[in-house]
Amino acid sequence: MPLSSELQNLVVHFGEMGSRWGFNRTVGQVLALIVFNESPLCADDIADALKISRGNVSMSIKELASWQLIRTHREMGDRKDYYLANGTIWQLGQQVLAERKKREVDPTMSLLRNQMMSSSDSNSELSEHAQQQIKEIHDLLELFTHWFDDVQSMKPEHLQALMKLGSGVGRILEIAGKFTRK
Amino acid sequence: MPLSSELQNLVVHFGEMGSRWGFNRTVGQVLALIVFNESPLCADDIADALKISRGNVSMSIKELASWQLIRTHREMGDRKDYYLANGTIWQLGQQVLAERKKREVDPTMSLLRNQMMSSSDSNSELSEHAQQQIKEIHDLLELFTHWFDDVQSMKPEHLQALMKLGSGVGRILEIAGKFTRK
DNA sequence: CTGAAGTTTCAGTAATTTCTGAAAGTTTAG
DNA sequence: CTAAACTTTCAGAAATTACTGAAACTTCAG
Repeated sequence: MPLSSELQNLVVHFGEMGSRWGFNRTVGQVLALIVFNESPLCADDIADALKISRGNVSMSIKELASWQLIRTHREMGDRKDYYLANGTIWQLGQQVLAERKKREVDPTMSLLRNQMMSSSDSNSELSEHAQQQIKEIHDLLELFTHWFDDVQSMKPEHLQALMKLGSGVGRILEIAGKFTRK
Repeated sequence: MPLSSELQNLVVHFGEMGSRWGFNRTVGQVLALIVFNESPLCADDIADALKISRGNVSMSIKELASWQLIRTHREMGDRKDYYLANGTIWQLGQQVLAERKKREVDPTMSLLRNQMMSSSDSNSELSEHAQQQIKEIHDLLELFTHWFDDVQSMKPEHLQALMKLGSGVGRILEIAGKFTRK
């Protein structure tokens, strides 16, 4: 059966955004389909609903699994794999951020660290300015990384509460200063 | 003159990462070149250093300008445009995040809000579960958006201090609870 | 106004990414 | 072990994205 037009809208949108979120159109569409369907879908359901080839479904599923966004469910007495969102929306969001950090931040951190190593003891081909910029990018990414790891380890409800503090966060900081200084 | 091999490395890396950061290879390379050069570069310098066409430089510059990552400097008695990083590394980072939020989050927020509107008064084609998921994605993005706006408005040194609190952020939250509750 | 020095645009081409579908692989009931 | 039911792989085709370079455009000195 074809998708309802409202669901169709969502699926198309997730497809368009897919590439901006780090995967491709089809992967985005498959994700939408799985997230908005309460009951698990099998590969043929997906190929059917999105009018794409069976092979493409397999690739997309593999990609979503590598992001840990879906998990497999098996019915007894049925050989098919059925796919399902791997957790709550909050958990899926966390997962996407974690994966993107791994792909977008970590490689650069590692390159910059190496660069700083190799040009510290001896003299570098790079200008003072370039070395300074490298250090600043590195420090920024390192700060971000530590903060991110902390935040990932917080209980969702605490994190949520913290974010809701909103602009109050500035005031809190002042108070916090009294506890952490010296 | 050709790039030093150390600078070459950085430029190539920024090129590779470019597409993950929301632009393309060449734009990433041009950005690296500009960020690591203290003195402003003209379009020909860039075409020359990266061995790309003049037209491509023009496109890439335009893209970087649209992200507000570079600015133009004009020498007197010289018709050329010279390009320069538009601020500190910290500011460039903020700028990239702001622009990405605009491209990656805002369109979805807006779609989901509309969807929730149109299916609230009358009955929707969507399942209860789908409607619930939509609400949860919407609320998550809204929370993120408010938090992001707050954080963007903080002075860099305050934000930096806050991030440095690191795992202490959990403890701070407990304390904060006493001030904001009721 | 003219033309030299520069920038931008864009049609066509090149490079890259994604998709298909048939073949190969895997699993399991009998 | 066999074959049916299903999944995965991957070479080539299709679609998309990026790049070139020549022509059009802009600016400004004289």
